[in-house]
Amino acid sequence: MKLLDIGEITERSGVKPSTLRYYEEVGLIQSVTRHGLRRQYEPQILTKLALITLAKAGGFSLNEIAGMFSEQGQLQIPRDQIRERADQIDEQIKELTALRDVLHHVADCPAPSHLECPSFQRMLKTTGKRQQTKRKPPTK
Amino acid sequence: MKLLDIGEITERSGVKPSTLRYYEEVGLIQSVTRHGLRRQYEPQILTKLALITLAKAGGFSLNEIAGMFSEQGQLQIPRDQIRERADQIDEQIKELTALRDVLHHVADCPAPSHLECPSFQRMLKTTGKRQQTKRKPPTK
DNA sequence: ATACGACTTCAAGTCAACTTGAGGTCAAGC
DNA sequence: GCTTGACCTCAAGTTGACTTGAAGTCGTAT
Repeated sequence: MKLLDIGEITERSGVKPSTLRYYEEVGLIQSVTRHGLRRQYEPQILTKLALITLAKAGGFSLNEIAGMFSEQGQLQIPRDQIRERADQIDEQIKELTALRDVLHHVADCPAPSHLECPSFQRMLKTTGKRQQTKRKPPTK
Repeated sequence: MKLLDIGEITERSGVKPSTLRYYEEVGLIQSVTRHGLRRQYEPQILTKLALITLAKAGGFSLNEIAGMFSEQGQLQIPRDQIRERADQIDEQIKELTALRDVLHHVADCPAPSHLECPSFQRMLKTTGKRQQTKRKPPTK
């Protein structure tokens, strides 16, 4: 199994060297050896990075993501946790959908004051006063 | 139109006083007057806060959110921008869906090594090397 | 043998979005 | 008229996720 050096990983994954080093520092990934000073990685790190990227885009923190992998680097989540995370994601999808609907409403409804339009109000009702939850920043 | 003081806003919206003051500082909201020192708000700020909460949950930054409101505090986005934002949201929904599918796969596929399972790989392919995009953190 | 370029370390800096803390003010109730 | 409690200001601190910069090290090509 050929090893890839950090430059190659960056090129193929779009994740910068500084970020890779940071991820290693916080224990999210690891390099298997060095060529001189250069970190060398197993090719499967690319899959892992794709997963990390995906999860970040989904609003998970690096800590949460780290919790999704076993010591051996495999994805390893107890079933109930998977269920829980899937539910979190569904919840987030609902919120995004609501937001999109609001935007569409704004685009279509010619009322001068959306903030008072009843159907607009109705859309927001579901958003209620969900209290403080803490999630993570996606990547642009 | 009765005014609400900050305590009431906090109670009804779930947004802390310190956060409200911060939002005001950055120009996202404004209080209309004071009762003594106490900020007083128009009731419609509640709708605005609901929108803000929603948009934050959708991964928008406060700056982006601020850009969605006109000077007068109404939602006011040019149509093409709405379209753009709606597309952004759809994109994010796709990513979240992919993530959820990956989780479900992990829950169901008994293969010892997901990272090598071909259907797993396939799911990640779509995630490709989308380069650096910058989005925002939801609330837990 | 030397130069080059791509990496290396380590500490410090940055950014968004808040929160915290110290010390102060004010209206309402007793 | 005094206390109380909920607010106020302002500066500084916090957290997560990185990035930047200075100074150094290698392998490879010439």
